[in-house]
Amino acid sequence: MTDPHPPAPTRRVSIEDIARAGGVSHSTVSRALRDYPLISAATRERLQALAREMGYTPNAVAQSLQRRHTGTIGLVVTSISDPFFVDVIEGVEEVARSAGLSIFLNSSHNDPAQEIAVIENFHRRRVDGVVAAAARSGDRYAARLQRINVPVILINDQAAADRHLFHSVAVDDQAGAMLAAGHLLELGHRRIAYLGVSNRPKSNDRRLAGYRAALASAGVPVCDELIAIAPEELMAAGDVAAGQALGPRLRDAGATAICCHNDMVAVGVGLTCAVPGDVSVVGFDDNAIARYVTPPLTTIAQPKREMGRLAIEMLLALLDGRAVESRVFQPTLRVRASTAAYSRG
Amino acid sequence: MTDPHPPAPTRRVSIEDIARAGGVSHSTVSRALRDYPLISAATRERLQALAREMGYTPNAVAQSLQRRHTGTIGLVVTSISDPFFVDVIEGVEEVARSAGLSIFLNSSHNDPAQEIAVIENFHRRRVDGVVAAAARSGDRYAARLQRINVPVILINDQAAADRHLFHSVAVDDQAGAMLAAGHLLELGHRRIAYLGVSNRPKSNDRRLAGYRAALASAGVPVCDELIAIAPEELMAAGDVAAGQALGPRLRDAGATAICCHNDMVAVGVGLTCAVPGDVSVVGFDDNAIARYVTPPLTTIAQPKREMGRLAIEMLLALLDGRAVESRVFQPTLRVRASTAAYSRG
DNA sequence: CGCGGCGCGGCAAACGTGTGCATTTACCGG
DNA sequence: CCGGTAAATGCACACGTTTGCCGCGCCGCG
Repeated sequence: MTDPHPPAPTRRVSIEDIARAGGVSHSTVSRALRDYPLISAATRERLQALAREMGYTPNAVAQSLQRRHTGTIGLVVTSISDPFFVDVIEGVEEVARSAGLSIFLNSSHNDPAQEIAVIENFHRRRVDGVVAAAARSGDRYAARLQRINVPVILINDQAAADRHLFHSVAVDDQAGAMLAAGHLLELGHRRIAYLGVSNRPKSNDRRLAGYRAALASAGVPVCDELIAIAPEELMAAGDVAAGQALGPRLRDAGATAICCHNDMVAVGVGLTCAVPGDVSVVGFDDNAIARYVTPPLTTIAQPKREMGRLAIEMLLALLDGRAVESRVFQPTLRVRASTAAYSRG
Repeated sequence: MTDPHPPAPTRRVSIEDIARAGGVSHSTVSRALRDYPLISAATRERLQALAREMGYTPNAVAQSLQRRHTGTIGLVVTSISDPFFVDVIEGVEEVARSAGLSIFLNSSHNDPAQEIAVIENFHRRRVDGVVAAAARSGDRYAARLQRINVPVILINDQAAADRHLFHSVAVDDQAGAMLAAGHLLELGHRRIAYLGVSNRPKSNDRRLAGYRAALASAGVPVCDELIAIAPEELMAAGDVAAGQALGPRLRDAGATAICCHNDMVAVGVGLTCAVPGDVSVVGFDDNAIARYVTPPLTTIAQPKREMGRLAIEMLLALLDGRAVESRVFQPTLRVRASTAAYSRG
């Protein structure tokens, strides 16, 4: 692998240059710029002024080499265009910047090869920590993450098994699904369907479990024909397509309401079914789009931005040597217009 | 500014360690790992194997210090949650990764202070180049960007004046607006309004100009009461709110169709007006949401992802010493269901 | 047998910064 | 005037790589 990029043309000004111009050693300049207490106020002022007028900008890579950390963190998501992640990213970016951390952003597209490439890259770059909102379950993945030997925060990880291995912030999927199903039960629905996805198996399982629990505790039997999980080949076309394809099928099977794994599949069923006329629909996530579709989507809201913020705050704590505890957020029901009371007929 | 992070606990394995274990000098290891031709095949194999089993991962920050570049680029957008940018970011990320570049992502929120902080940060980190999808017009901003002395690519820059100063990829705003207005004229509309924004003044001006040109060339007079630009204080609530507030006003002023500055304001008017019953609406950008609202939005599509890709490709060319030319893309009309033929009454 | 050349690998400097320790300077009290 | 101490600064090494240059063997050829 030869190197395609020639060195930058002009040399930039270093503390060495300032030292020469100021008639001192570079150590003195370093200390003066960092407000080291033992430097006399006079020379400190003088050197800082000199640095300013010479247009000095510290070289973060040299600093990173000497201090043994970089002030960077790696952020990996499955897809940047997934509306769930953009809010998370915003939260992360917000507190990262205010803490002086820079973030390397990468997406993995649920592709194992890319996932390990990303981790490898973070390792090479010597990030101080990583937050992963794309955690595949698994042995090899977890092992890689371990090897780089920095704090890791998982967001809504798909691997329950890793929960005790890494720190995490997550939403309570099961409680969320219970909220959704409970809302529909309260509206008088009895034939309530679940429409899930196959490419986020863990969250899907947990939400399905919540759905089952809600029905059970209301004494409503769950029928297998009212549970549809979009298979991999359908998922390839996207969440919306999955909803479009499977929504009508559930309706025809007699469902009067559908709990969807997320907002995008809910939008999909809205595209092919009369909502809430034929079926009531509740989504999950409360993405921006939920407010703007017609009818506005009843959904389960996760505090996405807050979760991003907390992830970084936990990372900061860990870097500071403080202990942290994983946290699971309680989602909330957001009632809009895609659900209506059951009326027979 | 004292340093909050203690050094990482365990020292990682360096080429020095491998050298010791292999009984050679660290230079030999370095050359062996980089497939330097003058190293004998035997020792090269041996050392590479050794490195592998010792779990060696090259330290990119040390490499960056020595080679005079970092293999990183800075990407700055106004807001990560703006759907326009997420596609751009995806395009950028896609080719950056395949070229082995890592990206620092930052958002500026249209805040001058944050903008310069971001540029400053890129400078400190010694990025090899920056792509800015948040270019404020302006003297001071351009100057800062110049000072860091690396290639800069602007995406849809808001500062026409900078076009010759930096390289850029942009969409032809005026042509896009002409497409939009032309489409409405063809549908028989005559009282066509323009609904713009004040916080992206340049693109707004260019789109407004396109709108005017289309009407003029069709011999339709433009009425001032059919041109509304959402003021700053309204913009603070977001594009959708601006559309919600101003859409009804334009309708009441007699507009039968509205050219919107972008999709989100179009969505806003859809929320408060009967579309396309009372007014036909065309958006701009073709964000994902345009396909899912009711009715699906007729809009002007920009090749966002492609623009992101091209920006990085131009950067790569520049870093390679090749010359590049700025490029302006032609947008295309995407007809969906928010526009209908004019019918009197 | 000697010498030149070549293949292989080591030495050392460099990238820019931080920092422990030694050294200088200044000051002060006796 | 001298010794001592504290304040201010310089020296030198370290962080982990890359790379120009040199040296050492070995081999072949005259």
